[in-house]
Amino acid sequence: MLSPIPVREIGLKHLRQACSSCSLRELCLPLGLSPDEMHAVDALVSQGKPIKRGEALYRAGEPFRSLFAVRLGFFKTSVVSEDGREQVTGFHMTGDLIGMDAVSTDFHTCDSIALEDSEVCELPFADMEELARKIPSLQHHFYKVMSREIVRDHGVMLLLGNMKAEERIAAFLLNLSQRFALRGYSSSSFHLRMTREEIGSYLGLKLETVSRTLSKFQDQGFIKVQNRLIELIDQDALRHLVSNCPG
Amino acid sequence: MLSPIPVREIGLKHLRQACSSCSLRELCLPLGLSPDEMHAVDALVSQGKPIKRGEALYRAGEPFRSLFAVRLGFFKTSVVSEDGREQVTGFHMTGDLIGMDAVSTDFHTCDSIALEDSEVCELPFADMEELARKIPSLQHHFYKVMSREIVRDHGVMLLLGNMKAEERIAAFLLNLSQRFALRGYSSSSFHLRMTREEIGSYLGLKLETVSRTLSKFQDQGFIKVQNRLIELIDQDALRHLVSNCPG
DNA sequence: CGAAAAATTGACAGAAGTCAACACACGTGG
DNA sequence: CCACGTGTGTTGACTTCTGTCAATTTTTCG
Repeated sequence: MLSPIPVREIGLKHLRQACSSCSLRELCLPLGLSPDEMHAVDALVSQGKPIKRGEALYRAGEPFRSLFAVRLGFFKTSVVSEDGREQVTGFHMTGDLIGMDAVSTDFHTCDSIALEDSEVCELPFADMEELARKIPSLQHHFYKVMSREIVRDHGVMLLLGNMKAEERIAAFLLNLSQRFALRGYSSSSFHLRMTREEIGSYLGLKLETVSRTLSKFQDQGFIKVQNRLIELIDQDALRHLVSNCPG
Repeated sequence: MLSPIPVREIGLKHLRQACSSCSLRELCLPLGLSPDEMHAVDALVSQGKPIKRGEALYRAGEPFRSLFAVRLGFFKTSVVSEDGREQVTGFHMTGDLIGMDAVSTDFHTCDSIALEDSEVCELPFADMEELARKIPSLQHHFYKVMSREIVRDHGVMLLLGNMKAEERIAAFLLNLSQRFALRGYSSSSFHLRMTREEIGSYLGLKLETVSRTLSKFQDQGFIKVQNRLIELIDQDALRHLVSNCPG
């Protein structure tokens, strides 16, 4: 089947080994850093900055200084065209690294908004770059993380370019499910942090279509919807939807 | 107006100063490298490998060793889902750097096909990474190039998620025009290297829709179409189309 | 508790996809 | 060099999906 929107997370397989307060620890653990190197990384990283629900972590046009690792919470990132159309480019949860688009111009190119009360670690990029020169695996890791973001975006392009509404929604739910599972949460029952409109913006659909499709899935017995609480009843049915588009 | 699909090119503003045989020169010139550093970079780079029209530079699943700089010609990159749907993720011309998606997994994640007889320079990534550790500006440059790819992809997501057929085609034509102009070619008259189907795949449209829309633009006097030869008659009209979507 | 935001649902309209027929162009080989 | 065949492009008629508009309900939060 079509892998539903590649996962972009950072330490990924290692997230569950989370040991310290900062998600940077997860970022570095799998790198096999020495204690000294770990300290060097830690020293650069702020220890958790709270962002309230609805607040912006950064906005398009602001000067870029740092990447951010989501330590806790949930974010959306979105670009807005000059004529005012918004496109949600991603949803980000614990362990995700965001802001990499800004490296290209030294200005942020999208808005990053907390969808629930959250906490982030700040990674001053210039410092990280310098440190990366001394720690090859760190340098490589950053290349990988950015590359993973590119791969993920290609997955979204595939979704937007080729799938119809039902397939998009199914892929979206499966992707969320998978990402929650990676973090040790239930993969079959979770809370959507975003509105139907934000889902629609991400998937290239109108909010009514999102709502209708969720209702339809519920009628078919694939899922149970209670406002933002989603329960996946028949994941295989969803998977079948995604992989089976009579192209 | 909505910037029509961000440009991803490399040295870009500097392409016209092209001085040597290899597009890597352009890549490095703007970095202010010393002659020694330039030599170090040049030493890593193969001096031009020809790829015939229709041939693959690499294919999804192949192990990753190198990035490629297009020295001459035209490529498309595309991902294919497991159920066989193809999504063209980009068109690449002289000076573009491709293959960055592969860094994430050490395997290529997309196919790269030459749409005309082409020539590429090969950049062994491990070597470049090592050199980047010694030349900070080179390291930073690679981060920038990858970031630019992310920004470009976000632009495509905006296009796929928010625009209708006419807007997509208009944005596409303007983007091509701009990229040809950057390379010193005519911005008002150019040859499409790709089929209607490939354009459609990139823009999330069917080939019939592409064809129809081009015909319509011609009827309206915006462009002149002669098979793959495109002449932009009224760029402002196209720009107006892109920026003016009654959202 | 009440106002504002979010979600659901229905009826209808419009854009793009599908299917099909045909025209054209290119390049391959006679 | 021309002829032919395949791949590419155009156009029309029709269908389908999603968007639009609107009314109503539900939820959230001050």
